[in-house]
Amino acid sequence: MVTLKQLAKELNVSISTVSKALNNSEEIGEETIKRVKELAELYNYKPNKVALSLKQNKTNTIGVIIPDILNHFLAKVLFGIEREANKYGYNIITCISNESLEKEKNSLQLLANGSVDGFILCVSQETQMKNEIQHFKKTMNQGLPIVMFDRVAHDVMCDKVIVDDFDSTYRGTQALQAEGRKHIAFISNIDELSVGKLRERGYKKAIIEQANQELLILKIANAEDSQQKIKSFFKQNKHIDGVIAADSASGVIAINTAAHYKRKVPKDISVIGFSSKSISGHSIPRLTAIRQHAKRIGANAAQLLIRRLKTPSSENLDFSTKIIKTTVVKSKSVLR
Amino acid sequence: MVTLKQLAKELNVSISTVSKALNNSEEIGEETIKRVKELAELYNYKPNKVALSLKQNKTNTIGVIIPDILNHFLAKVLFGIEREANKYGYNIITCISNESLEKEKNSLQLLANGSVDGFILCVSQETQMKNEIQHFKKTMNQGLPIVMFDRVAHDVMCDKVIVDDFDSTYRGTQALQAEGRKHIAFISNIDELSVGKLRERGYKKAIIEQANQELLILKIANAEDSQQKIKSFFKQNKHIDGVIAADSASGVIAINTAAHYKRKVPKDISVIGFSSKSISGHSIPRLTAIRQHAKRIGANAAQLLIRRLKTPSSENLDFSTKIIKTTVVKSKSVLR
DNA sequence: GTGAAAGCGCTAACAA
DNA sequence: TTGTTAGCGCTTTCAC
Repeated sequence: MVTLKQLAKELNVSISTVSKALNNSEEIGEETIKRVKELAELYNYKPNKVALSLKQNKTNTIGVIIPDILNHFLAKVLFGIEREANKYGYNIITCISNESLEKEKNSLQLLANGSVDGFILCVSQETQMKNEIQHFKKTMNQGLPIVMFDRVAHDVMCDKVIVDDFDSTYRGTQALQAEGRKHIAFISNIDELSVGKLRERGYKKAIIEQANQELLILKIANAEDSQQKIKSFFKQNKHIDGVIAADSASGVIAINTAAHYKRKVPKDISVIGFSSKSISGHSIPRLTAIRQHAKRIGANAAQLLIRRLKTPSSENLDFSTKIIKTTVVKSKSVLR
Repeated sequence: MVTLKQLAKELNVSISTVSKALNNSEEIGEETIKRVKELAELYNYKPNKVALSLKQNKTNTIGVIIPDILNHFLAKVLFGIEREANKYGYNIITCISNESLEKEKNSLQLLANGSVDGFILCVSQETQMKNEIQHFKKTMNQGLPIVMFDRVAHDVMCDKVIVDDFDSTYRGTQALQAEGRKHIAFISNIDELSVGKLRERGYKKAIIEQANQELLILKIANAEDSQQKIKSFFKQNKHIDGVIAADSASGVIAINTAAHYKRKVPKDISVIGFSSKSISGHSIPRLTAIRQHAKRIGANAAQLLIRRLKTPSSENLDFSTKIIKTTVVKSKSVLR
C-alpha cells in the first residue's frame, strides 16, 4: 500500500501538504492539489484505515454477535444490519456465539479492545437460561454501546429492537378460532428462548379465553427429530384441526405431515407458522406465514446504534425499544 | 479504554517498562512485573488492537465477501470460516455482494485499505456472467491474497476450494438409472452459475451415455415461483420417474409436488437433491441429499488463507485448489 | 533493571 | 501557500 510519505517524497513536498491536498484543504494551492491528486490516483492511494482509526479513536466498524448463522431469521437480520451499516460507511465484524454464553463473553471481550465502536447482538440461549448480564454491563461501562434485537436481556439498559411475539400468536390463534377451529395445537422448537415463551403465552391466552378449548402443546428440543415428533403428535391427537407453529420448520412439516396422513389442508386442518417467504414455499399448500420483517429489524438495530455513535455522549440520549410488528401473509393453509 | 500511558503514570514507571513487563520481558525485574500485572488486571487492560495493527502492519482480520447470506449453503460456509479463523485468532469482516459485480468491487476496494489481511470470497453471479476478473487481480497485486470457494474464477491464480459438482450429478443420475429410472429430470434454479452449469453437465453426460434416455430439464429463474414452475413441469411430463435437483429447495418441492399429484415417493418417483440436513427434512419422505460439507469448505478456505498469511512472501507458496467431495445421504426418497 | 526515542500512517494546530 | 511538530497506542532498539 502506498502511503502519504511516499507520495510526499516523490512530489518533493511535505507529508502534511499531501494530506491537506487530498482533503481539499483551502490552504493548499490549486496547482499543488492537482499534482498531488494525480499522483495519488496513479498509485491508487487509499488512506490507511488503521491509522485513521487510531488517530480518530473510532473504527467505523460494528461488532455483530449472533447465536446461529444457520437460522434463517438471524441470517436475514444480519443482512439487514450489513446493508444499513454500509449506507453509513460502517463495516461489520461478525461473531457467532453458537448459543454459548462463554463464546458470547469472549467475542464481546475480544472486540472491546478498539476493534469496534459498538455492538449489535442477539442474546444466546445459554445466556438467557442462566440470566447472565454482567458481561453486557461491563462492555457498556467500557464505553461501547450495545443494541439488542429479538432475544433481549430486559434488565440491561440499552437500545432494543423486538417483535410483538405475544400478540402475534395471540392474534394468530384467534384467527384460527374465528375459522371455527376447536382443537388448536402449538408447536415450538424454541421453547427455551424468551421469544418462544412469549409466543406460547400468546397462544395460551387465546385458548384459555375460549370455554371448552384445550391446550395442545408440542415442544421439540434442539437435538430431536422434528419430523418424527410431529408425526407422532399428530397420531396421538387425531382431532387437531389447527396448528400454530413458533418456528419456521415446524409449520412446514406440520402441513406435510397432515398430507401424509391424508388430512386435507386447509379443509381438515389450518396451519400458521412463523416463517420466511422462501421456507413457507416448502409445503403444498404454502404455509400461511407470520413474517417478522427480519431485514427491517436489522436495519433498525443498525440505525439505533449508529445514531448513538454519532451522538456526543454528553447529550445523554435515552434508550429506546423499538417494536417491529409482525404481518400475516395468508395462503391456502388457512380457510380465510 | 485504559492505555499503557495511564498505567505507567500511576505506577511511576515509563511506558516501555509497562509494555515489557506485560510481555514478560526478561529485562524487567520480577517485582516490577508483578506490580504492573496487578494494576493491569485491576483496570482490565487490553492492548489496543488498532495500535497493534498499525505497528505490526497486519490486522488479524479476514475479509469475507459472499453473494447471499440467505443462501443456506453460503451461510454454512461462512460459519465454517468464522469458526476456523477464530481458532487462529482471526476475526472476519463480512460483506454481502448481493450477486452484484459493483458491490463486490466496492467491498474489495473498501477493505483493501489496511482493514484486512486477505480475502475469502465466492464470486458473484454478475461477475461470473460478465467474466470480469480485473478487480481480483488488482487486489492481489496490492499484496492481499484471495481464496475463492464454490464459484471460482478459473483465470485468476489463487487458492481455491471447490466441490466436485460435475461428478456429483453424474453419479447421482447414474444411481437413479441403476434403480431402473428411465425418465429422469434435472431441476435447477442456479442455471447461471458456474456450479449450476457443471451440475447440469454431469446430469447430461449420464443421460446421454444411456441409449433411449431423454433430457428433461427445468430451469427456474431467480424471480420465478419455484413451486408453480415445478407443478406445471410435473403436469406436462407425467412420465417423470426420477428427479435430480441442483439446489436445495427444488428437491424438497419436487417431493411435495409428487405427493400432491398422488405419486408415491419413492415407489413412482425417486428424488435426489443438493441439500443440507435441515432443509431435507422439509419433505415426507426426507430428501436424499447430496451434501457439500459447507462447513468443511469454509474451514479449508480459512486454512489456505491463513497459511498464506503466515508464510513469508519470499517463500513463493504455490497456489492450490482443494476439492471437497460431496457425500450422498440416502433417505426414503430413493429406492435403494 | 529501567527509560528515552523512534516509528507504524495519519491529521491538525501552529509556525514560517 | 507550505512545512514542522505533536500525538493517537504500541513495540523495540539503544542508552543509561
